[in-house]
Amino acid sequence: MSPKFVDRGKKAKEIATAALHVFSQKGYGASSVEQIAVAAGVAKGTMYEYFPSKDKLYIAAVMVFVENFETGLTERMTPFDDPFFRLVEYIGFSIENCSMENESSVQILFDILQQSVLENGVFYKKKYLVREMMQGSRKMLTDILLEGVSKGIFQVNIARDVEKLAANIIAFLDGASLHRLITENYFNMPEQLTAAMKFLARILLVTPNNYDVDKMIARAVGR
Amino acid sequence: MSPKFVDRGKKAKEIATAALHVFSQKGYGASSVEQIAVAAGVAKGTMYEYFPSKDKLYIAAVMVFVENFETGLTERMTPFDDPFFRLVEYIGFSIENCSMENESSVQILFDILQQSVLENGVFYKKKYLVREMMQGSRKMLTDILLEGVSKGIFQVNIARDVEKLAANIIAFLDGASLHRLITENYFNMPEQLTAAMKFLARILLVTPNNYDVDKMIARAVGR
DNA sequence: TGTTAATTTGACCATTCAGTCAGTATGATT
DNA sequence: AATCATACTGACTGAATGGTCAAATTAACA
Repeated sequence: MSPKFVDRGKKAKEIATAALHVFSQKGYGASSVEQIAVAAGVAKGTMYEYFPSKDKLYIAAVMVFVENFETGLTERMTPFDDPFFRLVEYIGFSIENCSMENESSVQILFDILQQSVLENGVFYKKKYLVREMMQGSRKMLTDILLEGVSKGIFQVNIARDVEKLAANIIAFLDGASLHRLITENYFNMPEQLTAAMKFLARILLVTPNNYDVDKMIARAVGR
Repeated sequence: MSPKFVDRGKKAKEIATAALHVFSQKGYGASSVEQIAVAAGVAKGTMYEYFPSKDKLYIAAVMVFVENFETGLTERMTPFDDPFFRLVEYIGFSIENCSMENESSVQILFDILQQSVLENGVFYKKKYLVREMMQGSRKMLTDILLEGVSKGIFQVNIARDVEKLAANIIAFLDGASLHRLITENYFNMPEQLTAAMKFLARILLVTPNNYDVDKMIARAVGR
C-alpha cells in the first residue's frame, strides 16, 4: 500500500516550458495540445492531469516566460553600477531578445498581447494578469531611472514623470522589436537603438559627453 | 443569351470591408468564413466566388485597412502647413486609432503583425507585403521630417538618418498603442504622447520655445 | 513477489470549420 | 415569355482538435 510518486510541481513546470516553446512558434490558436504533449514527451491525457484546460496551460507557459525574462534581465544588469550602463544593458537585452536566431521570445510576447486584445483571447478578461506580469520589468526600469537621478547622473526633471518615461521606453522597445521582426534586414536593430539611445542620452544625462553611446551599445550587443 | 451582371470589383470590396470588421474583432484564427459571410450578407459559397481562400480574403481585408488608414492620415494632415504641426497630427491620428471606442483599428494592426511573425501566419512567408503596405505611412513621416529640415524648422542633423528616425517614431507609436490596449487606463495615451512629444520637440525643433506642445496635443486629440 | 494507489495512456467523442459542389435564382437580351 | 450565362446558396465532406475516461502501467512498500 504505497503508490508511485512523482514531483508534480516539477513536472508541471517541464510541461509548461515545453508548451512555451510550441506557443511561441505557432501562437496560441495554432498550437494543439497534442503537439505540446509530443514536445513535452507525454500523452495528451497527461496534459490534462496537470492543467485543466489549454487556457490554463497557456497562462502557465506565459508565466515561465516572464520568469525567464526577468531572471535574464536581472543577471545582465547586476554587474553594472552606473545607472546609464544598466539602462544600456536593459536595452541590449531587448535587442538580443529579438535577434533572428532567438525570435521565439518576442513572438510569445506578441502572442500574449494579441490574446489580451482580441475578444476571445485567453487574456481578454484577464488583462490585469498581463499588467501584473509586466510590472516586474517596468519596475526595474523605473528604479534605474530614479537611481540615476539620485546619483546625479540623470537630470532631475525626469523624476517627476518616471513612470511615464519608463512606460514610453518600454513601449518603444516593444514596437522596435516588432518592426524588426517584420522588416527583417531593413530595420537594423543595433543601429536603430543606437540612434534612439543618443536621443535618450541627451535627454537623460546631465553630462552626455562623458559617455560614448556608440561604443556602449556595440559592447552591449556584441555579447 | 445575356447573363445577370454584378460589379464584381465593388462587391469584392464590400466583402473585404465586412471581413475587416470581423477580423479586427476576433483575429484571423478565430474568425470563421461563415461569420464573415453573415456579416457581408452573403452565403459562404459566395465568399469563395470572390476569394479563393480565407488567406486571400484576409489579405484583401488588410489592404482595405491600409487604404483607409492612409486616406485618414492624409486628410488629417493636409490642412496644416507647418511640418511640426503635421507631425503632431500624425501622432494625434495614432492616438485616435487606439482610443477605446475605436479599438478595432489597432487590433487588426496587431493581428497583421502576429500573422507576419508566427510560423503558420498568413504573412509569415510574405513579410514583403506587410513592408510594402507600411511603406506608405512611413514615407509620409519621412517627408514631414525632411520638409521640416528644408524649411529650417527642424534641425539639420536629423536629415542624415531620417529613415531611422521615422522608423523609430513609428515603432514607438505602435508600441504605445499596444501598451495602451493592455494597460487600459493605466497608460494614458494623450499624457504619454505629450511627454514623448516634448522630448521629440527638443530634439527636432530649431526653436522649441516657439511651440506650445501641450496645447497642440490637446487640440489634436480633442478633435 | 504481490499489492495498491498514483500516474499515464491513447482511443474516442463532440464540435468546429475551410472548402466543395450540385442545384437554384437572377436578370439582360432576344 | 423563353433563354442561358452568371451569380448565389447552403448542405455536405473531411480533417483537425479540445477534452474525457476506462484500461494499462508504474514504482514504493510489505
